[in-house]
Amino acid sequence: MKELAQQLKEKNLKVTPQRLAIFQMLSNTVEHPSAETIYKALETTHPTMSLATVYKTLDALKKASLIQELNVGEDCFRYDARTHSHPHLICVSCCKVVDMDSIYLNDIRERVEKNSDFDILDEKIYFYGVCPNCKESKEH
Amino acid sequence: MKELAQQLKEKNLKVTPQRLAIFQMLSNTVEHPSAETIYKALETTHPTMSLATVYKTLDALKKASLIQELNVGEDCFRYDARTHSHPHLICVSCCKVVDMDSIYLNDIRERVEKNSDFDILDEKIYFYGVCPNCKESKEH
DNA sequence: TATTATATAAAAATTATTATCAGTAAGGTG
DNA sequence: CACCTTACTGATAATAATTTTTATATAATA
Repeated sequence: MKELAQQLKEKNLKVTPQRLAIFQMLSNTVEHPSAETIYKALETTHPTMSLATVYKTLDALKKASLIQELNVGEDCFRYDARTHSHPHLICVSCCKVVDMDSIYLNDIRERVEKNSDFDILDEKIYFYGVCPNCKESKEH
Repeated sequence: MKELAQQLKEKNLKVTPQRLAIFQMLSNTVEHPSAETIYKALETTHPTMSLATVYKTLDALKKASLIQELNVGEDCFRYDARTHSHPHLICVSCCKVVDMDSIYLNDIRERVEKNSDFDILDEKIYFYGVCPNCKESKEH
C-alpha cells in the first residue's frame, strides 16, 4: 500500500482509491485475472468504478512497471503484480495460470544471446500442459 | 504442395485453392505474417478471397497442426508454417520476428516438468531485444 | 442424377480495448 | 483553509480483430 502510493507519486501519478484497490486486488491473488475479472471482483466493494477506469489503471500501473501484462493466447490480457519476468504455466484443462520461479531458467537468456546475436531485453515464456489437479481428476 | 493436399485429406478437410494458396504463402516466407498481411499478399493472385476465409483457413490449418499461431503481444496473431515449437526472437526496434532453432533449449521442458509437476504439452517462448541490424544502425 | 456435406463470400454481430469528454478529486501553493 | 492546476473518473461512443450468419457454390457419395 504505502509502497504503491510512494511509487505512484514518484511517477507523477495520483494516488486514488481505484488504483489502490486494483493494485491491492492484484497483489493478493495468485490467479492472473483479466480486466473484466478485476472489474467484477471489485464490483461489490467499488460499485461505482467503471470498466474504463480498470483499463486505464492497469495501463498506468503497467507503464509505471508496477504490474505486468500477460498474453497467454486467449482473447484478452491477464495481469500479474509480480513484475520481474518469470515463466508462466497454463493448464490447458482448467485454464489456470500459475507462476513459475524463474530461477530454474536463469541460464536461458544467456544462451539465447550467444546463439542469436540479439541483445535480449526481456522474455515471455509460457508452458502449456496439464496441472497436477487435472491430471488426478482425469485418472479417476 | 502435394504434401499439404495429402495432409488435408487425412484430416477430412477439403483441398481448396484458397487453402493451398495460404499454406503455400506461409511456407515460402520467413516473415511471420498476420491474417491481414496474408490477405493483402494474396489480393492480387486471389482477388475474390475474403478476409473471413483467411481467418477460417488459418483456423483449420491450425487445428490440423499444419501451422502454428504466434502471440507476440501485438493486437493480432501471427502465423508460422513451422509447426514444431521453437522460440521466437522479436526485435523491439524493427518489429521483425525471427525463428530460433530450438536445439539450444532442448532441456528446458524437462526441467520445467520436474519442478512444476505439470505434464507439459507445449511451450511458447518469446525473447524481446535488439537484432544485429538495429544494433549496428544505432551505433552509427 | 439426387443427396448430402462442406467451403466460400459478404455482411452483420460480437467483444476486448481505446478514445472522448464533461464533471470530479488530488495535491500543491499562497 | 481556499484556490488552482492538472490528472483522474465514469459513462458512453468508437475501433478493430475476430466470429457468426446466411445464402450460395462446390465437391463427395450413393
